[in-house]
Amino acid sequence: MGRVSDAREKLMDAVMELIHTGSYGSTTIDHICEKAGVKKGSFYYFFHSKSDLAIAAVEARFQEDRKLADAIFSPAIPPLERIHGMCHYLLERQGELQKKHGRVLGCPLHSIGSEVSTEEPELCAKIQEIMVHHRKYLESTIQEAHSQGLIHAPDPAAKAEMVFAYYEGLLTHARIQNDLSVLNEMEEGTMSLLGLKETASA
Amino acid sequence: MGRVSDAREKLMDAVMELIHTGSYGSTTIDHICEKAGVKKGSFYYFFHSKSDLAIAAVEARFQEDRKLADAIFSPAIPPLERIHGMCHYLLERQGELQKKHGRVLGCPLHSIGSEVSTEEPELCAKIQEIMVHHRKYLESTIQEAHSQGLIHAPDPAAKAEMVFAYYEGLLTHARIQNDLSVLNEMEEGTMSLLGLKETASA
DNA sequence: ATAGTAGTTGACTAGTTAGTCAACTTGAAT
DNA sequence: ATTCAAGTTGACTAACTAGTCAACTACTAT
Repeated sequence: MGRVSDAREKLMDAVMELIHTGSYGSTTIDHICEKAGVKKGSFYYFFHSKSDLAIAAVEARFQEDRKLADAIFSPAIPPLERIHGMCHYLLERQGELQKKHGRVLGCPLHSIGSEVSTEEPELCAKIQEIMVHHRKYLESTIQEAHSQGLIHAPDPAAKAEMVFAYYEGLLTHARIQNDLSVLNEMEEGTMSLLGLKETASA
Repeated sequence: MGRVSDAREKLMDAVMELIHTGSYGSTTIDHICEKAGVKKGSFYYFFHSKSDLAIAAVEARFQEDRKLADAIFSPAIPPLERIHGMCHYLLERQGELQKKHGRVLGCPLHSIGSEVSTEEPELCAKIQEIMVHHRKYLESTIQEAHSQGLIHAPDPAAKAEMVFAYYEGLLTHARIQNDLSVLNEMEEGTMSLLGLKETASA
């Protein structure tokens, strides 16, 4: 019953792109509406505020990405290969974004999180929640690699946090430097952090 | 000759604190002036824009920090101890900031850099310039540690970039999570990345 | 003491921003 | 075909924002 609409989705897409290619602070509701092709009255019909929209958009993006993450971190794949797959995926995706937007953009979660952490507690909480999820993929992979004797990681949660922070840094760094090649060290750095036990691998 | 003033310095202090405790985007010229106790006319007497002020402020902060960095990374100190000293200093400073502002703030360079990278090219260039300087401290330390056979780092510049990205991530992470304990792993993580050759150290 | 330089002030404009609302349109169920 | 829920619209306000400027004040070198 009633009229149908994809304005909600259009607004979520618009806010993600504007924040990612610019910043949260410089993204105004007017800009979002213009980009989405939606009038402001409709914006306020669906959302209370920019932060409310951002929370919904970030959550929606997370739900989409979930399937992909489940595939990359599939238990059917050996643990160290999962990490390789993830590094490969991250590099590929950042390359696509660079092609599309003419510049390296990094991970939106980290950019937004850092920017709004002191000002938008609810949005920041949502981002933290998603990050915990992401970290769990790493943690279970590390745990498995450890119990298979591939790496030395008696505390997988701690190692996961370490590796996650490292990725956060690399992606932020790539964004600031506008340089994809920053990410090339990712897999090597991960292995250093994980304490890879060098076996016959050359 | 003429009237004397410390408005320039007050404005630089104010903008640094506002950006660090909030964000670049949400910091307005009016807020800066209010915090500095300076009228807007005076602001425009000294600076062209917010970005102009931020560039000057970031540069001034860097010049101040330089002496401290020179002390921490003194060639008179053994290389791995320099890294220990730096980790110790970072932790201490973040603790002070937390006490003062009631929350973990992370490193302003990374926060600002990530936020403005697509929007304020000059400010971003200044930040990159300063980061290159910081990375050099790490690089020379790593180079020295390598030639002393303490670590395996045949390419000190690459290792320095890796460790630097790791710090970037840790500090961003600590800010987002508002949790100092995130930084506790810093030294251990550094040593993993550096490929520390485990000697008689327990 | 005074002239000139360096810095200050408050009142101003014009544009942008978030947020509101009553009238309107669309679709589907009856 | 009518009704009504769901969604749209554009015109509106009030607050905030960057940026300007002419008159003013404080200092200091002569």
